[in-house]
Amino acid sequence: MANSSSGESIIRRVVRLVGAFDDAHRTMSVAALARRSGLPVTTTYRLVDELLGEGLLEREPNAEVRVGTRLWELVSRSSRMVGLREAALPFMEDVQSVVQHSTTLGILDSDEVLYIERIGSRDSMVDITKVAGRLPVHGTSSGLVLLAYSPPAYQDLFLSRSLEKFTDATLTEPTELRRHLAGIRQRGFASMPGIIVPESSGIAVPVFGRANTVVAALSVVVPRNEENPATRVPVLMTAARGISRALGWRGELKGALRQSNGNF
Amino acid sequence: MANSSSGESIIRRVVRLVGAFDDAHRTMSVAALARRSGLPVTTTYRLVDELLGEGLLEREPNAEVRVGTRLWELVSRSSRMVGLREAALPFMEDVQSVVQHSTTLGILDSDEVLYIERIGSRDSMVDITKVAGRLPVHGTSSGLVLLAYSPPAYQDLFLSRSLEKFTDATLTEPTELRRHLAGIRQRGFASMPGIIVPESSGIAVPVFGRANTVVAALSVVVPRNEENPATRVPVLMTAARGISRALGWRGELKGALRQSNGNF
DNA sequence: CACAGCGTTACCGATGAACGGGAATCAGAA
DNA sequence: TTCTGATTCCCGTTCATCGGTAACGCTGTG
Repeated sequence: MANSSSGESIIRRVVRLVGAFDDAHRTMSVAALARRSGLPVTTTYRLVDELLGEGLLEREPNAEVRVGTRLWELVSRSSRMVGLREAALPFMEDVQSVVQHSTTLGILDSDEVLYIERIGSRDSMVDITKVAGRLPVHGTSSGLVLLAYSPPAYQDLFLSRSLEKFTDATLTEPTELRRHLAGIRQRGFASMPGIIVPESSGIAVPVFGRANTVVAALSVVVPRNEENPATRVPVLMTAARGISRALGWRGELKGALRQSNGNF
Repeated sequence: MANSSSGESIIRRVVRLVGAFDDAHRTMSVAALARRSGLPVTTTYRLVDELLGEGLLEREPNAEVRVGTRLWELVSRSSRMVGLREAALPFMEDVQSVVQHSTTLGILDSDEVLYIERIGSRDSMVDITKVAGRLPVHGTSSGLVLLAYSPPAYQDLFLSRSLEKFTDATLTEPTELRRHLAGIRQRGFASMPGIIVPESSGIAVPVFGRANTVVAALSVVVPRNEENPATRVPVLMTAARGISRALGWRGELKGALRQSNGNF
């Protein structure tokens, strides 16, 4: 693909370029961009020029570049995330005003939990989630909820892999995990203390979409030493039902509702 | 640019493709995408394949395509918008809980107001703004606030163009507009009834960034027949100050603070 | 002042990926 | 079955892409 000696298509290179920006590197010089993306300098300049022309990148007053407004606009006009975010936000604010720690909304994407919204104290010590950040499925209560309501075939596939043990409390044994997943489906929530960092504890519940499938997980993170985490569950449950209804959910038609990843 | 007979670069074509999606067309068949984007069918299939490979587009169960998760993720990790949005949201919720109609946050982008956040009733009759939607500067109170605090050179340039008259109340005369802009700077807010649609009235105040420049406008839209719109101003003002402070604003150092579009 | 280091712009020849028309295949509707 | 539309496959042409090299401009330093 493409005339490149490295054999990469333009599109992949553009992804490399945009991907070189992150929270800690929101702007940089073109040369720095070339280094971070690993592309030849000349090539980087040529591509950046084009991207600037389209507004996908923008030039700062100090000549550095950053991700452009137009790119944000393109995505925000059509992405699947947007509807979910908009439906969820008011309810998340409600939860946040009661729980006070940190409230997140996550979906399942390529075997990880992708957090699409988070509110709470900016640098909460007990919460390592970020918007657009990813965490492993078996290391988060959100992930376990999403997994619990996934199609059995997907669960089998996932559990067949070897899983990293983050803390003493992390579950990695397939059979043990299966038992937990069953428990989550039965109770309707997951409460997992210290499975990724010892100090924090997550409680998560499922959010349903139009097709009665699970499309996201709503979760709060609290310090592990909190008296009784389960007292948080009712708040989360009602909020999750509110979000589900805003997404077009018609109430549980009874019966186990599996699979996620569908439309909503 | 690219081997195309139409003489367009790949990047531009990708923008055309992604831009073909909007709120009303979140998914479509590849052939439909080719029609909407105006690209040759074969070319569209080839590009879509590549984009699918990168995760920038995704395939629906019914074989249609939509904007992909990965694209959202790339943008949300680095865009300038994100910080602004996160800082503003809590305060916007506060305003919304009091004013009840519809609260928006807009920035100035290529001679238009780009709304980067909006909360309120989903299909409010009196408000035509959408997230990632655009409206003309002189047709919105947000736009006039942003213009009022822009560098004089930019104001001159803007006012030298001929402006569309949307309603009887729309201001299009340069001198008249200048007088209004001065009034906005003096009072610290804009209240413009029916300048884009007759039924609604907007009230907007500036949001300041770290460099003491105006980076956004916070606004509420209310029905025009409301008794006294100016009673909304204090609520907006305090919220805007809160947002500004969250952005690193250090309080007004006195004196007129002009120009926007800087970092924040 | 000369020098070094870095970011940026300009030039250019070879090459092979991109291009897109056309035809075949497939799926669903009439 | 036939028709309509979406999708995939094929293939020869061609020109945009690629990236090395070199020059330019700026800043700080010995």
